[in-house]
Amino acid sequence: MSDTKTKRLNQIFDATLRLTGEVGIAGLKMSNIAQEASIATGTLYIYFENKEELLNALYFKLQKESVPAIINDISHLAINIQLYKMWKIALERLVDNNLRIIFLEQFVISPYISESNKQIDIGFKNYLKQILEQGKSENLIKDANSDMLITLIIGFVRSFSTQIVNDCSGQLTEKSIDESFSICWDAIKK
Amino acid sequence: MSDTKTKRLNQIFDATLRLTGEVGIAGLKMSNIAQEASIATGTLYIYFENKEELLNALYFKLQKESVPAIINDISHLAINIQLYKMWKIALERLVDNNLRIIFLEQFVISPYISESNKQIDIGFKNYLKQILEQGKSENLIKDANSDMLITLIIGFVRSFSTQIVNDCSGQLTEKSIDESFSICWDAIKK
DNA sequence: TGCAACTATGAATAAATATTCATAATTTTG
DNA sequence: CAAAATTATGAATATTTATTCATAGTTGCA
Repeated sequence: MSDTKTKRLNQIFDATLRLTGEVGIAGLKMSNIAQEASIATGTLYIYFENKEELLNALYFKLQKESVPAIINDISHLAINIQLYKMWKIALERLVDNNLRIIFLEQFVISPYISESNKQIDIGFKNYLKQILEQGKSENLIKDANSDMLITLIIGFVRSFSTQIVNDCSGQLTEKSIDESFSICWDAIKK
Repeated sequence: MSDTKTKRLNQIFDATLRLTGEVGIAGLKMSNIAQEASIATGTLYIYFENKEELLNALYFKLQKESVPAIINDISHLAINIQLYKMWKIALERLVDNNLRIIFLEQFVISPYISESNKQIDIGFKNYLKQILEQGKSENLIKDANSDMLITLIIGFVRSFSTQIVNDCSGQLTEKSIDESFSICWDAIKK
């Protein structure tokens, strides 16, 4: 893919994410996306067949970039270190661009999502589950239902990042990463 | 308000919530809402000026029914009991109708929300904050940032209820309420 | 029962929004 | 540099969806 094309696509994707944060997927109009991306409406149709395809392409891209997809192998590390690393990366990425979550959560139950995109959900969950199961077998993690623990972790990381983003003075510092992880760890440790 | 009218309104609101769960606020069409509620499209306009008003009325109703609005005074109880009671009620209501959350979360950033409805957010947060601050002063709660703790609690209760609902075999039992609360309590207790 | 007031219907119309396309600008190629 | 190829434009058109309204059914009341 040519450099210009990649750049243009990102311009469109960024605009779409920003707008989703303002008006939700319900409020997305092709004309607004174009305006936000500083291009003409017609230009959108050079890059995408239609609105549905644009949104599905963005969804696919965000899934491809999800944390498990990009993290290096950490399976040799201690469980709590593995979790800490994931925690940190997830927080950093979400705070860097919290709009991802808004888009992803809304898109999966929107009328736009394609059948093939319904299938892919790389996400945290499977990856986390493995780690937690291992942790349980090593007697480091509470013997509670894994799905419940995963739920706790994901719920917390999402709402914590949202809070950081919404709080004007909010900054993600080493301290707040550590403090939040420590709370999370207290919740799940044996 | 006459009995018939109340019934009809609930019929419309229920249909809207169900549809929101399927297609999000982005996919809501007046014709579909009518169909889902088993009435004619035109009938919707007897009860509501337009789509925007319908959605805002639903939002207002859900806010009015939020946990802090309905819970009896529990301020005389011990902190962990207060929290447990709120936890239980919140879970029960969300599991009973998890669609509330989907609707509320999407609606607040939709193009439909009115200025006056932007103001009301009875929600958990203020109520929880009071309780937590008291708990800190009594040395029962971690001395972490209150907003962070609130975020943890809300994030967990939301995603836990979503999980219960999505898991076909999922049932909210006394055991799972207690188990989930205990995890949460471990996270925030001193 | 018959009349008035209220409620419901859904096809017709209006409004909003997606998409196209003739034209123009820009970039690439020889 | 000129021609060809590519990319961009935004007003015009097509499509979707909200809203209206003439008509019909229902309910309550004398």
